[in-house]
Amino acid sequence: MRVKMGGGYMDYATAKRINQLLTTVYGDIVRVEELALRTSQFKDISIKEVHAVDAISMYEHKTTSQVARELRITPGTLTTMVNHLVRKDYVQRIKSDDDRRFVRLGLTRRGRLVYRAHESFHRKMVESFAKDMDDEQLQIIEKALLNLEAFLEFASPTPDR
Amino acid sequence: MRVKMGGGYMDYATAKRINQLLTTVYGDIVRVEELALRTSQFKDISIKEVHAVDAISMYEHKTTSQVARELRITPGTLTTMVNHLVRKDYVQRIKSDDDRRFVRLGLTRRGRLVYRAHESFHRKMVESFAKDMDDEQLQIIEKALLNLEAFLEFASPTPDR
DNA sequence: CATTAATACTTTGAACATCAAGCTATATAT
DNA sequence: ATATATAGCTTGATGTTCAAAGTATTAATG
Repeated sequence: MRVKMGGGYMDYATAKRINQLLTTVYGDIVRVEELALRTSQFKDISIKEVHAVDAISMYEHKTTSQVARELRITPGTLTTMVNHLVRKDYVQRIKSDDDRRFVRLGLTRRGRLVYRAHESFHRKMVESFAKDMDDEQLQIIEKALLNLEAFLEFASPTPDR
Repeated sequence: MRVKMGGGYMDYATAKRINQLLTTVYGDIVRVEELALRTSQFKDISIKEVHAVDAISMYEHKTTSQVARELRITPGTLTTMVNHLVRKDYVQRIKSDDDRRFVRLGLTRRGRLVYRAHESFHRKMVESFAKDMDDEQLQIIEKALLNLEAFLEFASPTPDR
C-alpha cells in the first residue's frame, strides 16, 4: 500500500518505520545520556539538569528568563533547578549591576566539565548519524527535518524567542 | 570548519543545525500533541497516557508487562497509569482465563477514538516530513536514522524485547 | 501432594519536574 | 510620590517515575 505524500508517494511500511524511528530516537538519546551520567563522576545531576547546564552555556551570561524560554519551562521552574545546580556547584548566579532585577547565569568549573562532556556526546552522535553521507544527502536530511518543524510550527505556532 | 564524518566531511554549521533539529523535534511533537488534546473533547488525558493507549493498541490484547516494556517503564508505573485510564474509561482490564496471573489490556470505545486521532496525527506528520521526497531520498533518511539508532544501541545495549 | 520457586501484577513511599499564583525587589512612568 | 511594569523567587498542587515490598497464581521439586 502506498500513501500520498505531497509530490510523491510513500511506501506505507516505510512511513511506519520512519514514524517509529522519529518517535523512539529522542527517548533513546536520553536513555544513553542518563546511563553515561550514572557511570561518570557526575552522579548527582539529572539529564534535565544537564540540559539546563547546556542552555546556560559557557560563553555568555544569559538571564534566567532567557534560559527558561530556551528550555521551554517557566522561570519559576528554572529558579528551582538553578537552586539545586548552585547547591551542587554546577552553576553560579551573577547579579547584573546595571539592572539589579536581572540574574545572569554562569557555569562553575564543574559545570563547564559537564557542558563539555555533553557537547562531546552530541558531536559524536551527529557524526554517527551522518556517517557515510555526502553534502547532498545531508541537505536532504536537513530538508526533511525542516519540513517536519514547519508542519509542527503550523500545527502550533510558537511565540518568538 | 569541517568535521570528519566517517567517509566524508561535514560542515560544522550543518552538524550544529542537525543536532539542534534532532534534539528539539521530539519536544515540539509532544507540545503539538498536548495542544491538540487541550482543544479536543479529550481534556482529561495526558500525552503520556495517550502514548499508553497507543501502545495498548486496538488489535490485540497485550499483557501489562508487554506494554510496559514497549513504553520502557516499569510494570508498577503502568499499573498506576492503567488505574487512571480505566477510571477515565479509556482502557479495560481483561483477565486471562488460561493463566490468571496475566492481565490483558484493551481499549474502550473512548480509547479507540483517542487511538485513531493519535494515529491520524502521526500519519499527517510523517506525510509532512516526507513531503516532496522520492523513494531514494526517503531511503537516505531512514539510513541516517538507523545509523543513529545503531550508535545509541552501541552506546547502551538494550535488553531484547 | 505439600512445599518451595517463580511469575505477573499491584501497592506504597519517595524523588523529581512542572506549573500557576502569589510574593519581593527593582526600575520606569505619570 | 505613587502607580505600574518587570524579573525573579517561593509555595502548594499535580503528574510521572522507580524501587521495594506485597498478593495472587502457576510451576517445580522432593
